[in-house]
Amino acid sequence: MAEITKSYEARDVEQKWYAAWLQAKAFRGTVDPQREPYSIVIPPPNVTGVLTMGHVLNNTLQDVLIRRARLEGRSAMWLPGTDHAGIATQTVVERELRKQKKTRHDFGREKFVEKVWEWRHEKGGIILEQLRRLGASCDWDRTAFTMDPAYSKRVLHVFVELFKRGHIYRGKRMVNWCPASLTALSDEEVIMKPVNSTLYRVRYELASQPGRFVEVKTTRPETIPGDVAIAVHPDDPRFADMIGQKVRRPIGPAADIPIIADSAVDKEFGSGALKITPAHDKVDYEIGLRHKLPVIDVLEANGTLNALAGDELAGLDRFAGRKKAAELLRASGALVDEEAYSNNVGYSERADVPIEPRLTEQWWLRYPKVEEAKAAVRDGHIKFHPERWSKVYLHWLENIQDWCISRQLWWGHRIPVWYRKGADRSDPQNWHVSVDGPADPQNWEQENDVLDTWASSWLWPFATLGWPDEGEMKQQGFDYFYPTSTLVTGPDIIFFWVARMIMAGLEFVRPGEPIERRIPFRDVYFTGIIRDQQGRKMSKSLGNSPDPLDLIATYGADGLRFGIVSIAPQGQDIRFQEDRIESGKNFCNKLWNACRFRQMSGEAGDNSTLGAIITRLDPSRFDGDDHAILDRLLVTTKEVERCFREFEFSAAVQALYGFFWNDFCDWYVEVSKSKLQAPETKPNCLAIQDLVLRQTLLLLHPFVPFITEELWSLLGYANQGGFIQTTRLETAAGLQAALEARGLVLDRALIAGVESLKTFVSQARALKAEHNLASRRDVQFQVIANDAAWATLDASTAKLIRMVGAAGMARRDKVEGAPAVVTPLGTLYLDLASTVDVGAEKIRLTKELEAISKHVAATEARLSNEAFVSKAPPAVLAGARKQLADQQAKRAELERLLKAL
RNA sequence: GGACCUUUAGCUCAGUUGGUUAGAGCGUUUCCUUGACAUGGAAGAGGUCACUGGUUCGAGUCCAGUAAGGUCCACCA
Repeated sequence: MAEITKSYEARDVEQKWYAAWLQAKAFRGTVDPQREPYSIVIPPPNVTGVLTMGHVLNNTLQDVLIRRARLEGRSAMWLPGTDHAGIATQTVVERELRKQKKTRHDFGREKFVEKVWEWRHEKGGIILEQLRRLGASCDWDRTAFTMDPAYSKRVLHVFVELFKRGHIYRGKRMVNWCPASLTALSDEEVIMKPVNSTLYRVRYELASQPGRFVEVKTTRPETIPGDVAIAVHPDDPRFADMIGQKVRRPIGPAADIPIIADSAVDKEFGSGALKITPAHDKVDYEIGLRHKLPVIDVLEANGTLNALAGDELAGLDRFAGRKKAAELLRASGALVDEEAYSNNVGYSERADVPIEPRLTEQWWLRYPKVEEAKAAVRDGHIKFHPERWSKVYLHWLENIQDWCISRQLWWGHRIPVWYRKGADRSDPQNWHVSVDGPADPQNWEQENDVLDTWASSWLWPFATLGWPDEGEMKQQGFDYFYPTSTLVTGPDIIFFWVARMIMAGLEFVRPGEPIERRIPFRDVYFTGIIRDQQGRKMSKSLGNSPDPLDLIATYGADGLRFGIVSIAPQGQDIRFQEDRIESGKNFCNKLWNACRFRQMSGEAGDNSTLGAIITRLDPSRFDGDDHAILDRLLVTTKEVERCFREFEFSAAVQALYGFFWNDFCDWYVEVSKSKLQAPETKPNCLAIQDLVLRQTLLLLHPFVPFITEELWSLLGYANQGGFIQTTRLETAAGLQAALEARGLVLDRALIAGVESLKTFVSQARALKAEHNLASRRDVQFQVIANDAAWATLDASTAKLIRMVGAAGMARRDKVEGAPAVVTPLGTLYLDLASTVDVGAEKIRLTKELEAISKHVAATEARLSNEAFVSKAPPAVLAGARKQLADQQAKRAELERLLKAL
């Protein structure tokens, strides 16, 4: 067996094992009726994406769940893939074309889409490679892509089905238009931002009463040429006599427009009068409909003003047009006033430009299964972690609006609707809707629009498993793996993706069957958002995100994984600190070296199975430390089990960290050093170490897969070359039963004794340090102890002397003039050859006496409170009494010591 | 306007159903290159648990309110 080197070198180990895992097809998710299934579908990253810290967290957690499921003996399947990301990808390719001074229109639709495919084959999906570096144990043979021919067909199938079921319609309505990407967007793709703008006060002259004006306030004077009315509230006395009259449009083509009354106008806001521009505002559009007003669209798709805006404005960009319009108003005297103003403006999430409300023909979806989607979460068929996100989810579903699913892009799933050539497109009689298209294509023209990207990814949990093709479903194990077990994602896509997947699953999967068979997943774990030190969201544009690959190079994939999980408590945003990643690396090194110590301590016994190790235990040689470490091992195993049940990953990591570093390395390994000296205790001690290390490696493996696989092999746990990940992890209950079968019942009293010994050692070390003897190993200790305490101490003298760093420890009836400390196992004296600094010693003891006296007083006060004594539970009461007795004894001893000085 | 979250050590955070002297990591101070590990060991310093009130024998923990910071939804020109 290879020797364990002095420090852990992650790079080679990671490459070696990842290749070995792939080679062995260790990540393959197979249908196995003998085992419980466990499945996760990856939230497909954009095909243009590169690994961010958010991906690191998200995918580490998925890998943790998947690997843990494997260890628990389930058949685990993690399905990877990417999303074609319509706008994002098209933009990337267009940007490349622009470098060659070309646009997509120079190529035409077909050629351009070919270009995107070329890009995707060359540069797309880098992120999947990067996930391998992180150790992700995806079933790569199942890698899916939302534009794969098979997947695309499923997307179109869903469109056709929803159309047939009456959920999809075409209509001319106000949409959020992105003048940069030249496409409609869904409401979810618009983000509101506060903007510093100008509020212009503009007066409109009454046509019939020159010299009389109506004033309105607007932030968008460039749309005045599109005004078709002025609206006031019907009950507003200021305007009562004006309703029905006409005013002159102050700029743009000359026209007289009516003053109308509509209760949508807020009397309190601005001047109380509202200019109505139906083409460029949602509320105005609705008012326009009610009053049968014409629509004058003064903007081109790209946001420049058109001829309808009048000669002076035509051709200008909307922002330049705004300035120009203000100038024109000022020149004509129509601009009464302008003031600085802060208002909220909708921005395109992707292109980061203000969106325009725009009247266009689009395809809309009336969401299916809305009520059932609510019930699925409300009734607990799907559980959200943390639970509070279910409120956000339900609130959105309560107020759900139809989904604009068409996009004016070329990269995406082209909507499977054909229009009869030359016929009226608004008449559904002239439509052909099918996956494969009409039989006589020469007579038809296909719809130009493609589907919103989310209108393909909402099918992810079942379309990736072969749905609806029965043969494919069988091959992919649909019946076995659906519903998937857990979804790990960010709360920022709860509407975009999570809610929609639930509705899609309920609508399409296993119709007629109970809800729990149709939902796409049972648990949803929402990660926090990773922020930088200043609390800002990490983003590419801010450049405040470290490159995960650099972190892997510096700290190892395991270090990064361990670190990121440890700082990600459930449901809270995460403030990223690189030093936590460093401590992840340090932990790996600690693990490595503890195993190295084990290897150097003696020949490996039979480590091939848990049973073999347990057989090597010798109950007759067990002392308190042995009982205590196994107890802590069981407690930790149990705690990790709880953490997985409750999705508390950082708590699991912390429990393992504390157990391994403090309980095992700092205490057990140290006491082992004397046990290993003695031939009669050595074999049992080694067996215990083997047992603890084995279980610890298994518990840690989901978090730090590479190093644990390496150590598993180096310490001889790999039975016939098997991987750690194909080993069955024993539960706390199972492990305890196995120990008991070997005659090992953990002894509570002995375990409690170890706690006293730990305190004793700590106090003894402190005593040495107080007297500047921390590094001396030749000091002598004396102790005054009762028989019981001395028995505990005497049984462990060799260990204690080693732990404390002393030459010896003797029992005495009386000691004088030496510095002392009161421990749970008696009063410990430091035997100083030189004279003691009595003054310093007095100060130290006095300080301690003061502290203990305070506690005594507090405990006495509690116990003298009649209400406490009569109402507190007996256990609490007894605890308080015991505490008081201990405190009083300690105080008395301190007083005695002080007196002696 | 509506909803939610956060506030505990210098920093980042734990703190399960209320119950001993409120914890961890990092940082910091002192000592230690002793045969697993200096990516380490030992000992220490550091907290009126944001504030006010209430419930209770007992509150960091439960309730009400206040303040500050953050997130989401809606949005009035």
